Amino acid sequence: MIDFRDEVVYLLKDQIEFLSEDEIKLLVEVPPSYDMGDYAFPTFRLAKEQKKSPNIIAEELAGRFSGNDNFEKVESAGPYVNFFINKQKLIETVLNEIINKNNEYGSSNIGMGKTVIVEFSSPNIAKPFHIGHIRTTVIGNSLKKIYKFLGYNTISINHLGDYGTQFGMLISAYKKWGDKEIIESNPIQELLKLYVRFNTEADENPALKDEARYWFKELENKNPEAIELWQWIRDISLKEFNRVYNLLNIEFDSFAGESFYSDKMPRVIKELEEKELMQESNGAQIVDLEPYSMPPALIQKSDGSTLYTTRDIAAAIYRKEQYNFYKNIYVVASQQNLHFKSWIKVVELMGYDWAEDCIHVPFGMVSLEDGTLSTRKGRVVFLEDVLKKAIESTKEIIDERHPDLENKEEIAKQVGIGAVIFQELFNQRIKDYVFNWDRTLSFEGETGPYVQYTHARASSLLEKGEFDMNDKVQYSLLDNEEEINICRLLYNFPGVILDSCAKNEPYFITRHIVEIAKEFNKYYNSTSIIVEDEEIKKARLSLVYATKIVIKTGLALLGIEAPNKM
RNA sequence: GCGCCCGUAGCUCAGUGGAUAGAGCAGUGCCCUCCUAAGGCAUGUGCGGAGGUUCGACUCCUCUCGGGUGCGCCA
Repeated sequence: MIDFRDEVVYLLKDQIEFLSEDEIKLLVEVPPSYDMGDYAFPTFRLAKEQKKSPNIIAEELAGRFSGNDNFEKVESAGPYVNFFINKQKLIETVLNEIINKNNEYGSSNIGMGKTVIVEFSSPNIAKPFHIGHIRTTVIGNSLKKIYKFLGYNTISINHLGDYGTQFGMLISAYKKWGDKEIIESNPIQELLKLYVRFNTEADENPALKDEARYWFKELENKNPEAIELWQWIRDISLKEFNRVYNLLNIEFDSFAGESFYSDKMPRVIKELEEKELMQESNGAQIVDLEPYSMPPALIQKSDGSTLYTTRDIAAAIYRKEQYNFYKNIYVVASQQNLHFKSWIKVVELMGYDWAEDCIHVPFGMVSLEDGTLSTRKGRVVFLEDVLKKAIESTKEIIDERHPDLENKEEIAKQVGIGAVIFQELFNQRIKDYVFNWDRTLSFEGETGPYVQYTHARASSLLEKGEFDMNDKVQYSLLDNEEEINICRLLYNFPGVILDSCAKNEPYFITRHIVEIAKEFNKYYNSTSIIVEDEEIKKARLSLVYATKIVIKTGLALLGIEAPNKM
């Protein structure tokens, strides 16, 4: 596809001797509104070098361009030289490209031969899967899809919290008060009860903690009884989690969690010792990070057991050896910024230059109106409940407005889940937010259902108008403002995906498909698509088709489905 | 005490150092004899504050105020 921006740079570089091509490229920008053109070149830099007024330079510069095939006009406006794309060329270029590439439009092979690991979701076994887990789950899933679309080989890893002293507690608690049948009837709730009870009683009776430590030690020592219980708890928890993953339509390539690395820790400790990075401090083994203005990284507790810093280091080394990753991405809450900074620094100090390829992708906190989420204090909203409620609300709307719709259940699921995911991916990751039912269950305005609805509208038009993508289309019949604006947005879509990937921010895509939907709905309301004139109809439907493809692709990259009817 | 993050309209948020700072929601008023009204149109006196860098700052720097979060044996 023609890169109009590059074309602007080519045109400019022949006329400007004071700046290099790269400098020009950096200066070329997009004007605030379309009536100022599609690209603009500000002349302030030149003005400084040439000691002339920017306005005069812009005027002179603009005068040296006559329109060409790609640009219908080049004008100066104050200190700017504005480039106006040849609209017909744009429309033809972008629609041809989309119709040819179809679902591949926007994809790329820049990632060919490179492996990107995305670690995300990572719930703790035997703990509820609550609203606090949604961000990592949904952002990680989307990032994986984005990388894949750009040609990377992707590995999604669910780094389950399936190890640690907490398991010693669970095993002790189960042995004291547990009942297999009761637990299997409602695993997470019952295991949580045991966990809470154990903690409460341990406050009164410290001996319990020793017992927990004993059982964790036994787990590490591969005591068959401990292993069996651990395996059982892990299995039933995972079964619970999978219900949510199924609702969200999310799959993982690996569930190698913390336990997976338990036997890979000694090697790390040995290596740290050999490289003389470890030192003792108050009985514990640490890596001093004082020179980097960070608190020390705690590698080994005074009782000899390891911590999650050690596990993360072991995991990173394992992943490098196993997958030879190009990027190793961690979608983990921003509270752990320091933790990641710290262990990645240790990996760097170990002499691994790939430390810089380990990337923490942080996100802000979810809280509830009455405070921070706290499972133990009962302040918790289960993710499954949120998803189910969203589906129910959607179902009610369908029953009310489109009672004859086929596959109501399936569509209610796609739209309800879509609404939740979309909202999650609508803003910058880093923003904190307070969970709110009304907002989660609102389906109007800039929401998932709005975009899905637009897609369904487009689908319906294509069906009614009997669009055939093999028809020859006279693109010159598309020339009104809305048609061109839609094409501009469709044209920018591939670039938006690249930005999303570069910043690990799915919301660029979310925002962009909302823009497309808005522009399309405007068009829909102002223009009849299915008209008497066959040629006009075909031309308009081709635009509808391209819009549908891009919306569908965009939603897919977010992990959201696009029903044809709703 | 120190570090990191956030602060834009009543609310929730966009805004690669550039041209008049934009959406959605909420409110009000319109638009279904017409391709899906989960839609469209109209209506908007806001960048926490103070300095600085720059031809130009919501954007970069310093300080300050408000909120969040983190800081050796949890993850």
